[in-house]
Amino acid sequence: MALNVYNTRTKRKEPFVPAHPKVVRIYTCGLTVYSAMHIGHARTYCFWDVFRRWLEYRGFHVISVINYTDIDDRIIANAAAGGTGMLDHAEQVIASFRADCRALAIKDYAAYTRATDFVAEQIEAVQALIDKGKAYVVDGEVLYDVRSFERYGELSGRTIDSLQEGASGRTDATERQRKRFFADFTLWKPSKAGEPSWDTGKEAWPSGRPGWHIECSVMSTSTLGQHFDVHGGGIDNLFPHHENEIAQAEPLCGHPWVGYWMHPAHLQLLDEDGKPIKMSKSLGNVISIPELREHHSADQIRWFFGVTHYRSSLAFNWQLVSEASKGFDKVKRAVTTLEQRLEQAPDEDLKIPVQGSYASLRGADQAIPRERESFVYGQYGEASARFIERFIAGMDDDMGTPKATAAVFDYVGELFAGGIEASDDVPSLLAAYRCLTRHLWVLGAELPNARLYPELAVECVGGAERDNAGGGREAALAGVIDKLLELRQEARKAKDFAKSDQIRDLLKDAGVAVEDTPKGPRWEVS
RNA sequence: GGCACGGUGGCCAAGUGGUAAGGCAGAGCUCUGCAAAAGCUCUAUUCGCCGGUUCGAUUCCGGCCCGUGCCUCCA
Repeated sequence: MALNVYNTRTKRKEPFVPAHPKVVRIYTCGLTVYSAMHIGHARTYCFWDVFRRWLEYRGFHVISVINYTDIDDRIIANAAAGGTGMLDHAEQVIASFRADCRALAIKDYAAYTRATDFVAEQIEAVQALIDKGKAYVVDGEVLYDVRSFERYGELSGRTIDSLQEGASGRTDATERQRKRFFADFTLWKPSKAGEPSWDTGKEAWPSGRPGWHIECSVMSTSTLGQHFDVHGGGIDNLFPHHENEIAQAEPLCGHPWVGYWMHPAHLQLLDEDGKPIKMSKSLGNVISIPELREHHSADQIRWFFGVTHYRSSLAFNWQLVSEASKGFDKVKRAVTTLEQRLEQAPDEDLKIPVQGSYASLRGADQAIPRERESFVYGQYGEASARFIERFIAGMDDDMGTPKATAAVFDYVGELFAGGIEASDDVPSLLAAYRCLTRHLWVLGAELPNARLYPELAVECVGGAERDNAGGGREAALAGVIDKLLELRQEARKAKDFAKSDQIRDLLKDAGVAVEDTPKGPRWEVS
């Protein structure tokens, strides 16, 4: 078994073989920065993050690039409405995008390219397309001659003849008059008065701004090279954006330009009756990332996304996220339980003896992840081995996160049934803890404790903050809670249940949930 | 009109040519001073409808019905 992914270009699942055996280069179409990202974008970007994490788990080094489209009519319009310039407006949206990504535990990309930083390269590419007879100039505007590209439509599975003019209801009559063919698209166009404009030094098209499609083709090849492994974007980008990108890039870079095209499906907002509704500003139903985070942790949100396969459209309403969150909470309780069982263990016991049992289950070329020997150990070793097998098989099958989450549930059930709540077997507990958190990390749920799993904790987006969070004030509060629980234990011992329940209620009112376990009380902030 | 993708238990959601993962919700039991948590057991003779291929189809093929997306700048 090896990783297989669904390639939109071939409409098949294919073995994933990057151009370089150890390095994967990914370009993702990012945000047009006219307004902040919303849950729909979140679904897409979280998928890319899981994909990247899975590749890293698999031992690849990933170079991922995402772009900001910061030249766009809507940016200009929104900037004007807000009384700022286009670039200032873009700057603000980019800042909120980065904050939102952190809030969702999306790992940093190697590069975030901005269209305005690549204008010179775009001008060069446009000229090259003109020179190759792929583009023509009309009144200072450069248009791509779609009919000159024989493979046009191949990616999205259509033919030029099957396109219906105006079917999207968004065509512009005056633009149509300039085009030789209705599907021709803009590579470069003159700016209107007051809009940002760049000089090209070309006689026929002396100034203006680039079209949308050329931005991505140029940014991707400028950063990742003439050929790279994965090009992705939301399914809405499939046509015309990615089709046009291929039409631009292949005459310049060669065919095939990109190894794998991947397109996550959309998130679909549902109303109270369960009917799909359009998320739009005018309806006032756009859900932002801060709003989402008010109700759910990043881990819960990531889990919710993972339960549905990335190529299926995902229904969203608060009810559905809450149900998924409840499922995740059970998983988290297993992590918390293991953590608490290990809390008292001295540092010298937190080293896992290595044993090669798992390696023997697979061929040497499948020796993944690198830490596997430390996971398959002790009392829960067999359950862990089964879990890892299922998890890998699920993920390898075109990023089957639903299968991976199901494997996690079964594993967690086995750990509880195996008595983790009452166990003092530190090496076994630690191995299970690391096994579980390592795989949850792949799905974007970042739970490792820095003391118990330092190598993984540093991989986490919120790692540094999490480590510091334990100090100072919170530690003091924890001390108070522990003190109250001591009093409660004394009361329980004396069978003064009125008093013990009173303390529990008191803590509950303060947002601290108390549970009694065979090994004493356990609390968590709810 | 064209192209694409879907229709699986109350809800969400995997899946395979050989007899339906997992989660949520629900019921019972165990444990517990109680609660919570956890565990165990139960909950689709059935996978939109109709044909066909097959020893056998939810899974392959054909038709139909329903839904969604796209067909020039929405992740």
